[in-house]
Amino acid sequence: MVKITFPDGSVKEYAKGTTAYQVAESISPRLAADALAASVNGATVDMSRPIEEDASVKFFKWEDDEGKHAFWHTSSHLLAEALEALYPGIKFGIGPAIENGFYYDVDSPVAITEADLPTIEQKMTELARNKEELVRREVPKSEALKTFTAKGDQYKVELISDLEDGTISFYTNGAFTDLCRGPHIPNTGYIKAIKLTSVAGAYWRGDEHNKMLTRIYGIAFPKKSMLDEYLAMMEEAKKRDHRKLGKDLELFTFSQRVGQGLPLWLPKGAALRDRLEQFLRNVQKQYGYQQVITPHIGNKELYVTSGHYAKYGKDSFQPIHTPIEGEEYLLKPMNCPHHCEIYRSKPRSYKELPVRLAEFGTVYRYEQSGELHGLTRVRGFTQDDAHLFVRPDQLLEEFERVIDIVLYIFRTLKFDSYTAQISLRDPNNREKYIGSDENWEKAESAIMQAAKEKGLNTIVEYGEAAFYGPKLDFMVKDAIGRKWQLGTIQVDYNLPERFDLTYKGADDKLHRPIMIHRAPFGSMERFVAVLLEHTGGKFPLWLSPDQVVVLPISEKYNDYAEKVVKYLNDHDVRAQIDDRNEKIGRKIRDNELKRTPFLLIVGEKEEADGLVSVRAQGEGDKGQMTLDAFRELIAGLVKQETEANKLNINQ
RNA sequence: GCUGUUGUAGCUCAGUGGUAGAGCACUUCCUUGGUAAGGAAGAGGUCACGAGUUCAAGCCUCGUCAACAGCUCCA
Repeated sequence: MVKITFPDGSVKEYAKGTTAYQVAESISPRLAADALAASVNGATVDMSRPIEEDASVKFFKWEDDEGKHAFWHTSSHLLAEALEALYPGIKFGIGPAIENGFYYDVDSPVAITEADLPTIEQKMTELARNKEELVRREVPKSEALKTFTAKGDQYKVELISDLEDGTISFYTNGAFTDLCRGPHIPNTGYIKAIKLTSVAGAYWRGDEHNKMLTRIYGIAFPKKSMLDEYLAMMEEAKKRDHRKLGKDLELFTFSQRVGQGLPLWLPKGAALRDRLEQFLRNVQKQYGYQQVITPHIGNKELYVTSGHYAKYGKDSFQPIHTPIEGEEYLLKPMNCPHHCEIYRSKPRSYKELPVRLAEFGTVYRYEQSGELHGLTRVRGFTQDDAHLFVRPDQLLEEFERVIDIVLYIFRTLKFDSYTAQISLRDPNNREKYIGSDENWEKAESAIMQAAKEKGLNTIVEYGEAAFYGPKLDFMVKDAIGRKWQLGTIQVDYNLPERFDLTYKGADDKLHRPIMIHRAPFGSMERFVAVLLEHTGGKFPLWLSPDQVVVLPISEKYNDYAEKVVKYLNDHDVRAQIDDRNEKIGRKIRDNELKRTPFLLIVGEKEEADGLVSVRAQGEGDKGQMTLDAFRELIAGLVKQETEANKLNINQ
């Protein structure tokens, strides 16, 4: 007998070798039907796995990540089975479950395109109806190699060769057998709704020097209604895409004639961006930052000194040649070297540190064409950059103050679902980085400590550091779940050395400052993109390009409407008139669609009594009030949105 | 950069080899209205660009550019 402990602490005895499924069945048939995988002593296993020793057992259903994972993993095997049936001679790479669904990488003798997906889906559905069991089998490595060598699947052979010696597990569903660790759901009959979503290229083992395989993405559900719900959700997400909203709301555009990845900010977008810049400028002023301005180009030697040229020279924009032999300039790909030179412009004393130099600095980077994406990845963008030059004893506090700024911004804009990621060196590939081990270790521990003291919930990623130092990044997801880095804070011991930056200490000797690079928004472009997707274009009042649009009932009331607009503009409210020759219903509709926060309707009644009829975006008619009362309402809301801070960030 | 898909009016899109279409937006006129689309008329296109096939190309072929999805990259 074995003793099995359940999550609620209860313990039951079963015969040795009882499967997880049988255990679930003994509790309730319902649980046995719903359980997709089990956890036995912490390891996630198939429901068919016999339990051979005392164990704590937990069951995973669809609602659990582990359950979904097993479900989609099995779905990918089902996909493979269908593909093998439809495309004889097809070879398989890897086929894992992912955050939303699954994929399989294949090397097909004939090209597979999106047009083929419905046929494959159909085949999968047929196979799923057979309720094929996922049968696990363990074989020695040598036998596994033999099997796949005979089949001629070099990708699987390569994968097996890289595994440690010992036994290897296979799973078979129907006619398809795959190398796989598992776990899987009991049989393919659980899979009731399948949608293959896209087909794309993916390099074998993620290496661009390898062959490109065809990756087929899909998603599957245990109920048809869940698939419909998912597809509807994806449709909704597309409506929040910042590229669509940017066009609809006339915020920004691109021109092929200007060039790829070079955004053009339209008046409303520029106004929005300007307000965000003003907001941050005010916050930074409170935190002791000084604004500086530097040119858009820099002598190539500047980047040779900084080390950027050696690292990124070929990816930077082509040099700008001058009439003087050998003199070259580059469009600046970052602001730090310029700021280092500002620091160097005079001798510094320990008393004046930290020196905090801030600039909305526009930089240019030659990103690969396939990487460009709306405003989130562009070739010319403006960083809300600052470089802090600090004494070693100030590093921790200053770093924490930067975290405060980032969190203040996120709070103000209601970004509550960010991830704080600590990016450290890749321990296996240290030659990618510059600077001494000692300095790296100091920088890395400073970041860890600051994040801990600020109570950030962090994840650590190795190999994601910048080449000159570790960083703390704030990541936010976009409408369709892609992750983007927004705020970034980086500790740098290297540039101060390369630029020979010093300050005079109390001991009358020269010391080396430490640099902190930081950009709370990341870049204005990416931040506006993510803000758009988070708000669906419904910006908080203090950011809205037009806070109020005044709608006269007919042309007879245009004069009164103009007066209202002027009054509001004179009182720091951004208002406009919509005096088109249209009926009021039409004006309301159009302005609601533009996400205008407040609409004021004025006609005979309002003009006679000096009132306005108020409509709040998405909330409909709020009744009449005096102009003064409305102005105070706006001021109150703006104050509330910005946490009633001392800054007047509305204007 | 790589693989695949796409490119027709300002926007969203239809158009399978025979003289370029719709809705919205735009212009003019009518209408002067009370809380999410009033009516009529008009203007607007080198069908991304360049070659080729054909009596004939928006449509077929090749190349270039750009966009989209994914991969790779991201100071």
